[in-house]
Order: sequence, then C-alpha cells, then structure tokens
Amino acid sequence: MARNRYLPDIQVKKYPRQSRSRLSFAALLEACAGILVEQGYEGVTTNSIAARAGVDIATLYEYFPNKESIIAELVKREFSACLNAAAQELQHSLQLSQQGAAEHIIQWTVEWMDQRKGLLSILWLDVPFVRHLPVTEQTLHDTALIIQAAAESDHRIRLADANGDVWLVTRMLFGSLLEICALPIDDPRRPALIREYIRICYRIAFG
Amino acid sequence: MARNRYLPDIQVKKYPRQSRSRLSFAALLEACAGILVEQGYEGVTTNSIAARAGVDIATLYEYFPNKESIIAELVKREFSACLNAAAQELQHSLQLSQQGAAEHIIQWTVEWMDQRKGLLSILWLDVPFVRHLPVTEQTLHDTALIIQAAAESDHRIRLADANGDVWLVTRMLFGSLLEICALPIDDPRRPALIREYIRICYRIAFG
Amino acid sequence: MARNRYLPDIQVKKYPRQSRSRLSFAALLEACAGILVEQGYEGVTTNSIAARAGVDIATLYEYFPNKESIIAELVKREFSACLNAAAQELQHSLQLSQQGAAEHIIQWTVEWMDQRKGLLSILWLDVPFVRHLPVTEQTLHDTALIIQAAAESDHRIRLADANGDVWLVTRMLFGSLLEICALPIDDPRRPALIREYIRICYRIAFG
Amino acid sequence: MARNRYLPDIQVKKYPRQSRSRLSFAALLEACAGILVEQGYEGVTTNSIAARAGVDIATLYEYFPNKESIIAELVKREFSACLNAAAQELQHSLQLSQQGAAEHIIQWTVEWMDQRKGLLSILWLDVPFVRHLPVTEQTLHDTALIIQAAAESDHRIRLADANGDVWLVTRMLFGSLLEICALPIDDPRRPALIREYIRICYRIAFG
DNA sequence: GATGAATGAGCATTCATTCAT
DNA sequence: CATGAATGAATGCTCATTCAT
Repeated sequence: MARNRYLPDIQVKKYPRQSRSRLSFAALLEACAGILVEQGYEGVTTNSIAARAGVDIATLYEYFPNKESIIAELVKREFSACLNAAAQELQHSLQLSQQGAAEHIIQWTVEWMDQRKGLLSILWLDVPFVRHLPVTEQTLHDTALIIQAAAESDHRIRLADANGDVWLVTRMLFGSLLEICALPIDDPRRPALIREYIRICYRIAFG
Repeated sequence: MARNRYLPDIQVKKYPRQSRSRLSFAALLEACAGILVEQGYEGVTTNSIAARAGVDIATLYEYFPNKESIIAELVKREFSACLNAAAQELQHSLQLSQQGAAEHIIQWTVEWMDQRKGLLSILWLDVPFVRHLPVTEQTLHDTALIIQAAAESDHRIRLADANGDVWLVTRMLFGSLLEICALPIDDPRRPALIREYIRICYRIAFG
Repeated sequence: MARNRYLPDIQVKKYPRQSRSRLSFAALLEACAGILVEQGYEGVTTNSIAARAGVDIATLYEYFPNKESIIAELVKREFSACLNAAAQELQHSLQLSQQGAAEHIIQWTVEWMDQRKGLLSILWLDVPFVRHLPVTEQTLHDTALIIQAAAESDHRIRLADANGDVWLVTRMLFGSLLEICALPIDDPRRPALIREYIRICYRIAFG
Repeated sequence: MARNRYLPDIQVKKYPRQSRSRLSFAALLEACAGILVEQGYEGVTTNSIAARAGVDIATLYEYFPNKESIIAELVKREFSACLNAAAQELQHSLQLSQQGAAEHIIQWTVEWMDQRKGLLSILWLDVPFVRHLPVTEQTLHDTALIIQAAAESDHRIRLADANGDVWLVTRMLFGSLLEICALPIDDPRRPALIREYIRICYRIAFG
C-alpha cells in the first residue's frame, strides 16, 4: 500500500555541537523552508538547499541522510512549535476562566497559524510524504490530546466517541484551517472564512 | 507563491479517435492510476507509465504534453465520476422524499468513496500539485453546489454564509472523508470513524 | 563473505536491434575496453565510458543497468573469444595428429594470448569483482573441459584427480600466463618466461 | 600502460612513537583489514576506516598520505609475516633433515595460509593495484629466493632456468594457493584441492 | 597533537522529452 | 501514426582530503 510504503531512514545523522556547525545546520533548515515557500516542493533538491544555505552539499550530508530527512526535521519543528504554543495558550486560558477556554483557543490558533501560514500549509498540503511521517501521526495525536483537554474543561462540549471524534475533528480542523491559511494573503474571502471557521468549530464542539 | 506557481500546460493534446489509439490512451491512464496506487506519487514517471501501459513513450507524448497532464486527466475523471454519482444520487433521493435527502446523500457518499478509496485519496493527499489544478477548484465548487442544493431542499439545514460555509464545509468533509478512506481496509477504527463522520456531518449541517 | 557478496544485477538490459543502436552498443564496449587498457580500472566511470564512446550517458543506461554490467559483458566476450579460439584450435590439432595435440595447444594459446594481452590481463588481474562473476566461473569450467579433452586425447597425460587437478591446473596456467602477458612488451624476460611456461606445462601434464 | 601507471605516494607519513598513537595506528590497519574481509575492496574508504577504527579521519591523514598507503602497509605486513614464517620454517626444517625440506615447506605453507586465508586472498585477488605495489614485487622476489634456497638444498629438485622458473613457479603456486584459500571454508572441494595442490607442487619441483 | 567541521570534485543514475525513421 | 533510439540536464549522494581550532 503506497501510503505505508517504506520511507528511507529520515533520522537526522547528528545534531551539531559547535557553534559553527549549528549555523550550518540552521542555515540548511532555513534554506529548505525558504525554497518550499518560494518554489514549492518541486523546487527542493539537496543541491538547491545547500546552495541557498551557502554550505557545501557534502556538509548537508554530514547532518542529514537524505532530502526527506531535512523536510521531516522541518515538519517536526514547525509542528511542535505550533503545538507547544497552542498547549501553552490553552494552559493559560484555562487558568484564567474555566468557561471560555474553547472559544479562546480556537481564536488564538487561527490567528497564530495565520501568521505562519506559508510553510506550514505547504508542508501539509504539498509534500507527498508528510502524512507518512511518524512525526505527523504523533502531532495529530498530541493535538487530539489538547482538544480533548479543552473539551473536558468545558462541560458544554459533547463528543460522543472520545477517540473517533477527536481523530476526525483534529483532521478536519487542521486541514481546513491550513487551507484557509494557504489562500493568498489578500484574498478577499479570508476574513469571512476565518469567521465561519470559528462558527463551525462551535457547531462541531457544542452540537 | 508556491500555490500559484506556474503549472505547465496540462491540456490533453488530443483525444484519440480510432479504436486502437483509444486503447493506448486508456491504457496510459490506467497505468498511471496503477502506479499511483501501488508505488505512490514518487513512482510515477512518464517512462514507467508508458512501460506499464505497454505503449511506447513517444506515443504517450502524442496525447499528453507532460506528466502532470496525465495525472490531471486522472483527477478530472475521478473527481467527475465521483461528483456525477453524488449528484445523480441526490437527484434521486430528492425525488423520493424531500426530508431525509441530506442524511441519505452523506451515507451514500461515504459508501461510494469507500470503494474507490485507493486512487482518490492518493490523488488528493499525495500529489503535490492537485490543489493547484483548475479542475480541483472546479470540482470543489461543483461539490459546493450540490451541498447547497441539498441544503436548500432541507429546511432543517442552516448555513449562515452560503459561500463561506460551503467552501469550508466542502473541504472539511472532503478531506477528512478521504483520510478515513486512506486508512488500510482492515484498520479496526474504520467503521467507528465512518459512523462518527456521519454524526459530525449532521452537527455541521443541523447546528 | 566478501567474495560472495551480492553483485548488483549485471544482466544487459537489452541488446540493440537496429544498426544505429548496434553502433552505440559496440562503441560503449570498446570505449570501456580502451579506458581499462589506458587508465586502468580506476579510470572507468560511466561518464568516461559514454564520453569516450561519443554517446550520451543516458544511452549507456538504455542498454546497461550499471557500470559493472559493461565490464561483465566485456569479460564475457573476451573470455569466450579466447575459449572459442582455443577449442577450435584444439579440434583442428586433434584431427591432424593424435599425438602432439597437447604441445600444440599450449604453444598456440601462449601466442594467441600474447597478442591480446592488454585487456585480458587487466580484466583478470585488476578488476576487483571479475572473480565473482558467474561468467568467470563458467569460463574456467569450460577451459577445464578443454584441458580435459586434450588430456584424454593424449595417453601420456596423467591427471590423478580429474576434477581437482583440472580446477587447479586451469587456474595456475590461466593466471600465470596472464601475468606473463601483463609484462611490458619489451620486457627482456618475456621470451624466456614463455619458454619456461611451456616447459612447466609439460611437467604438470606429463608428470 | 595501466599496470605501470603512476601510483600516488604510498609511503607511510610517520610511524607512531607514543603508545597512544600506536594504538590509533594499529586500529586503523585492523579496521582496514576488517572492512576488506567483510565488505570487500569496494567497502574500503578512508572515512569508513577511520569510523571503524574509532579514530578521527584527520588522525588517519596524520599517519597515512592516502587510502592506498593503508592497504599497502597492510599488504606489506601480511606478506612479510607470511614470508618470515615460511623462511623460518624452512630454516628449521633444513636443520632437521636435508632430505624432505621441500615437502615439508609446502605442507606447512598450505596449512599456514589456510588459516590466514581471508585477508591475504582478498588483498591479492581483489585489490586492483596490489600487483603494482613495489612491496608485491619485492615479496614475490623474496619468495623466489626461499624457493631457490629450498631447491638448492634438495638435489632432486631440478629447475632449468633459475630465474625464469622461479618467477613463474612463485606466481603459479602463490596465486592458486590463494584461490583455494579463498573458497568458503565449508566448500567440500577444499581438502581434495589442497591434496592435489601438493601433488602438483611435487611434479613441478621434481619433474 | 587530535578533532569537529567543512569541502570540491566527481560519480552513478534518472527523468522528461525529442527526433529520425 | 507509431516506435526505437537518443539525449541534456539534473539529482541524490560519496569520497578523499584539508582546515581551523
């Protein structure tokens, strides 16, 4: 089955220790991100990444075993940044008031993602193997946990089947939010879509 | 911006007229579909398509200007088959009973897609440029029309903003349904997920 | 075990049919041979072969799956040319006189190989994987058959153990003959070595 | 001519003096040997050697000017160990009894080599440039001296041309013995081949 | 003196595509 | 009109080697 096909080892070979190499490592990731945003997935080649990062192609292979692993590392960072921020915000809002946590977190996520849109939506929508990355499954799972935490803190939220619903809701919300974010910034439909997005979240959440 | 980047001309060069060439043409499309399902997007090359179709590579270029156009044609067919079936079914169910049309069409779609899952979900989830194809936008738009038609026929359905809601709902439902379908057939979560999917559709539809 | 390690598929992809491609195919083999003789094994790269043959690198891969397969084809041809010539000569000499066949075939082989020395000795002595090629085992085996045939035709020859002796003798004679041939043409020791080579052959053969 | 082509300087840069560096040096040689035996010549790279030795690649270049020099050093050690052992054994056997020295040394060599087979046969049969190393020529020459010494001590041995015969015989015996040793340990033909090997040695030696 | 980091040149191989027949 | 053959440009990746600390 194609979706489960063997992905080459995408483990980072070694993380840099000295400051010089930390620069190279960071430059490579940033270059990859830049190319993805500007030229799309098809523009990403190991050579182009190295060139844009201003490091030698061989240095790239000092740290990453292959192209996929660079994107995977990017996915990992982008996802976990997103997740951490959301979790923290949720924590914060729960402390403030038990009641409006759900509303708050939705609002906040929309705004937050809207700022990062470029990379995140390209990773999610255009990279052919993101969905097969372990980190993706993990992130969606963690997201589910956050949603669940929010749900439990708000008695108005009713999810019939904790597991199934969360799995589904996570994907629905994640996917369509990124689709909105992927629209050009000046697309006139954006504000309305975001408004409606929040409304639908309510519907799903509160029945 | 990557999502708007220039896609090469994906218009089919010419549709076959004689029966022999119709065979070649069909074989090419089928070969492409087969490779996608069995080896994923990365396995698709013009050479591999031609080889699997048992057709010379030069013949491929007789009909298609490039690789993307083959996939695009596949997308077009797959999508429109899906859409037509849904529309027809809706039509049918509307004639039968004004009331349960929405429920019926959801149920039906789930079952229908579940049979076709392989190709459709790979096209949607793994091909980096599907979302940039005109045919995709068109299909989603047409789907929206169908949903709208269903909505109007059922006074219980309340969509606040016809445009925005439909755009969003379409993507949410389409995407997550395909994600369910992309799960291995024997995944134990499937039946429950499909059940929940339908439940959430109701929530979204009937508030 | 290294000597039995997996060699990549070295089967020729397809043999050329049209005259144009036959030219390319032949040019590639000849180029490979030329590089081997002039620059040694280390000089052989797929790019250098294609360049020297005046064909595109992609054409090379139309016929050969990898570098090794080109060399293997060369080995096959060189070995079988050698073998066929020897067998034919033996046949001929057997018809002439039952008695001196062994002497004759030794003499003849020495002279024949001495003309071809360049490529053959490099293949045998310098290519790291020749000994692991099936065709090598086959050739040595066939050579053994020829030696055996000669032995049987001459009652003076006494080989104790048909199998073992022939295996050994074949390797001894083959290897050391090629070593002589690999000496520079103007090496003063050559004539004497060839004389002694023949003498030792007698000793081995006639005890 | 390939066989005489310029080999890069293979002189060891400096031999280690302190005990720590002696360890590194030894580890490098051992690592190289291990890789040769386990992965064959193609597996040998300066990086892989250093990694396996647990030594930094830069340290490798502290002692060796290049890859070839490491293998050359290995060849030198392996050959001279072999040679010394043989010479010593010969010396010993000559003291014991004038008569059976030749028999004895052959027997002994076979057994000795048979234990070391792995590395030695790979060096000799698979490394493309061993035959072009000065140390190889030297070793074969020294071997010849030993054979000659043995010959002179045994009046039954008759070598027509001292130089030529010894050159040839050395190569024949050396090469084919290593070929036997290179067979898998459990190859059923081995015992018989070794027996025949000794028999043929007699024939060559005693006419 | 040892090492982490870097690197340039090069290698095997593939791919989309075109041409001559 | 179909096809065998060809191809240029690139791609992912490796290797021997050097440099800065």
